[in-house]
Amino acid sequence: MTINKENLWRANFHKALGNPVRLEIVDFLLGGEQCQCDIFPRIGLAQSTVSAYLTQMVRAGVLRVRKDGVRKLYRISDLKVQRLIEQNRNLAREMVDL
Amino acid sequence: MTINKENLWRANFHKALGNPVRLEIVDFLLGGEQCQCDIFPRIGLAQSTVSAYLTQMVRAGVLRVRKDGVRKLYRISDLKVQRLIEQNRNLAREMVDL
DNA sequence: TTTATATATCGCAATTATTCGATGAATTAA
DNA sequence: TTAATTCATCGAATAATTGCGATATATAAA
Repeated sequence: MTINKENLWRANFHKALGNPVRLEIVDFLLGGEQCQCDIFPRIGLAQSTVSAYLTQMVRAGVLRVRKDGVRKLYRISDLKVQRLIEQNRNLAREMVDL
Repeated sequence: MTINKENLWRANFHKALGNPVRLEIVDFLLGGEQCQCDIFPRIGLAQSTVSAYLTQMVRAGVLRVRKDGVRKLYRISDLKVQRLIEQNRNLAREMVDL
């Protein structure tokens, strides 16, 4: 069983997006950079939970952080990631019959 | 917390790809349609495990099956899915060892 | 019909994910 | 300095995932 470093990265990336709450966060960030303090009330889960999710997505390469005083601003890490997210979203729109 | 049907589909799709063994299977299928009997020895996990993984990926819209006698032939469900898989793989190539 | 092959499903144990509240640390405001 | 804000981390409870072997089912071959 060839479990190389690349496939671990890929799996981890998909795992980070494999949760509806984290997708909600990601969708919010498609609208632009936001601080954790604005993200977690919007999401409606505990601050500790959202904090851990954001950290996970940063480690997975989905998001990027920068500090701004006490706050931490999160955004989609880059354009390729954004495109991948949007393609998946479009796929879902096609597949789900409303 | 707005957990709509679309985001559940998206999460499920990513979840299906969020595992290095399942990515191994998917990579094998990028080379063309294969039956389960050829997939599971290549992967090196139990037949029951691979069977469940394949079913999961079909339900998630990643794969497609068709019957051929006793066998079941699996392939990547469509071109959009294939492109998404390849983009993620290219991303990993860039990100790993940098 | 009996046997062999291909796949599905069940129950189980081990690991990982989800989510919380409590608390800690850092920074800014009063 | 004290108080308030923002974020991280810990421990705990519950749920989900991972992977196996055993077994069931369906089809094909003998």
